[in-house]
Amino acid sequence: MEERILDRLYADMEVLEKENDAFPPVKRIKEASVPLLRWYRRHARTLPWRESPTPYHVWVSEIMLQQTRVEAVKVYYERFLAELPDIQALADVEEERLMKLWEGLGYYNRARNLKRAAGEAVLTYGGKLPDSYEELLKLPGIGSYTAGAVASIAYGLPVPAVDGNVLRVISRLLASKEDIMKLSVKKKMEELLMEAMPKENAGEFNQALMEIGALVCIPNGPPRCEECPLGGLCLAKRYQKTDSIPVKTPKKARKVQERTVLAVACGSKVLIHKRPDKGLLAGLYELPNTEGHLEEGQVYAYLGISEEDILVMERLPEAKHIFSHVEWRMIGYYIKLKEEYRKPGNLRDSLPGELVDKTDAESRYALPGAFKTYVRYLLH
DNA sequence: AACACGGGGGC
DNA sequence: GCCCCAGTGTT
Repeated sequence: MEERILDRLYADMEVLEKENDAFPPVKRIKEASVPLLRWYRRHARTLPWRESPTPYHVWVSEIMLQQTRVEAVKVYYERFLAELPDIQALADVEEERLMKLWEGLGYYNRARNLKRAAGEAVLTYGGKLPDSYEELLKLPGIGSYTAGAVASIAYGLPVPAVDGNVLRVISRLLASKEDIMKLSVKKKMEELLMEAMPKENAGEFNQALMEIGALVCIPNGPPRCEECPLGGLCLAKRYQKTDSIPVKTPKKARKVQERTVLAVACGSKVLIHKRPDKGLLAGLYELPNTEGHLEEGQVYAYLGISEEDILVMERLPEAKHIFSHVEWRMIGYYIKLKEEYRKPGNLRDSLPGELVDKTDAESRYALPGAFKTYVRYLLH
């Protein structure tokens, strides 16, 4: 039984080696680029950042698109560009405003790095993005993928842009069983594509690979091979391995954390707190919250108040929020404080945060979605 | 090489 | 409940 499986495995490998001898990967990709580009010219989606692909537009869109779906990015992109139409505006924007514009997109360091890089562009590159892969790579927030995307799409330079789509599509085209989570495999893929990609249409080629990854050779469900222009060349299709390729090592399990979130109101004000500059949701605002599931008495202690300061206290429903690497299991309390305690030197100094106008809490401060279950009780 | 870093949609 | 997304920076 065991042996038969191994025999089949070895037989597969031999077939693939012969296949690759007769038709090496570089040649296969070059061959594929013709039907790929033809398909792309017919099926490319109309996307906001494709209307006028200046270096700035391509850059902003590529940063937003990191680990984020196209559909989610569209509305953020339009709003961002309307308010920050050029690199100078981005370099000058206030951090608080920038975070508000990014609120809900996640990975907030992307936005901070965007602003930092804009500053460097103003100082070092005359207010423009540098026009070489190597110089782009030096800017904060720009790694090999984004450098390749901006260089090829905005400047027409013949460099690859290898993201999750490209790794999946090329792995299947070549029936490669290499683990695409490995950095070494990504580097190999970049070298391979550097050699195989068309030098005249680099931007289109890179976008076509990603587009076919998003629309045909899709990440979750089964690939739509019947629609694929590369069907005749794809080795994973030929050997019916699209379900096992690409190979990816499983991710580590998330940690689970219990937390208690406090929705504190005082007159027309609500209590919010600025998070530390490093770590999860760095620099954003939050409702005061702490480790563990607290009893009422522990809540008084945490807030630095006593029972007599309170007008109303109610237990709120449980809620869960899943981050990429942590899961919060939350309970909450709604607390309405007596207004007479809101005086200098009194309650205001002991609370973990500051009391701000309800309307400001909504419109001015970036308050991420993790708190939305409890924010509801303060704002409505 | 492993981990931190958000949020949402698809199945 | 699990997977993954037009990844990058830090340790």
